[in-house]
Amino acid sequence: MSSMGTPDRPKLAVIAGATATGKSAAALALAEATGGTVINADASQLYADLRILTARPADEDMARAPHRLYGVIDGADACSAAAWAALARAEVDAALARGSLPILVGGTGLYLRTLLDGIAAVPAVPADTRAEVRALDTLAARAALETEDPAAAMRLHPSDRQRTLRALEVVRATGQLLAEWQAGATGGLAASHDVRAVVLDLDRAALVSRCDARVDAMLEQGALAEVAELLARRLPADRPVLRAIGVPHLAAHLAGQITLADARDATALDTRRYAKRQATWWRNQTPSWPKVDSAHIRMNGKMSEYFTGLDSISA
RNA sequence: GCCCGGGUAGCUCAGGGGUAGAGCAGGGGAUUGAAAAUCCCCGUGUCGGUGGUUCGAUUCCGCCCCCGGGCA
Repeated sequence: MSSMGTPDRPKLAVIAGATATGKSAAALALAEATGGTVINADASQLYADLRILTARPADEDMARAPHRLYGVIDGADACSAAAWAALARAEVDAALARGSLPILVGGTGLYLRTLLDGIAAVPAVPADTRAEVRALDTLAARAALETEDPAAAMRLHPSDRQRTLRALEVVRATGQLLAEWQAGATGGLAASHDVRAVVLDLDRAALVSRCDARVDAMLEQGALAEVAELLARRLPADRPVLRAIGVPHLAAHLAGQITLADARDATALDTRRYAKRQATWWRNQTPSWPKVDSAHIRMNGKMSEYFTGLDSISA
């Protein structure tokens, strides 16, 4: 992670961390200080339909420095780790070509891992195969996996519907086991770039109150109308945008099933749990990424001091 | 003041003479093309206080305190 061993590789900044830790502001500060380009690494912020509910940076902030991959995917479509990584890679290249520091910011650990370390080159699964597999209930999918890919069934928990379906669609679509595909990962930038990553950290109590405050702010800004508009599109139920935090509970409220207060509380709770899962990811999956105290950064505003040497790009 | 209920985990409560258990909250973990997803694991707390009965009390009895409700 030091610049000393890799003086001539293109530099890449990564700002990770749980939701509501202040990543966007930190990224903007770094971009302004270095002439860098902010690139979104947050799965939900990709979707055009949810500007408010996904806490996408405000237009004024996005105008202060180049921002990429925010709201670029229609809610009718589903992104994926590999698809995002391809988009991000193109943005990284484009920024570097302009002599602008790429600053990846986001809370989706799997996306960042895919971009930096690569991913198995599994071919796209045909839509009909995917639909057929997803139509199965969890028990049936599990039973099918046990005969079609027993090894996968053995390492997956029977209730883990999502991974069960994935393993199943891959054998059916490719005739090869998922584990065989996953034996190799390709396309990672870590080997060719000088990656400087940091995890923004915030103590639990502060994080909780920021999460809660943010949910209230979203409601004030019109999150309910945003969800109503999204629902009016009547998208297929498996679209990722429909499970962004807040959508299910606000939809339940719009359907008259729960009060707004309950929807608000449930959304805040989901946000807190999400932050906890993210913290687990950074703690265990990227142990070498230094943690920096978010409160400290907000106080002195100097993001670049954590990325010494990043203002000079070697393209 | 009197009469009924209650006082048990952060919250809501169950239980019952051999020092206690659920849900929720909370914590830990996994994570390879839906990841803001999907999934796994984790329950010791003066059982309100204090005396007594008992080999043994959170459980039974007395008194006291607190919270509901009712009657004055």
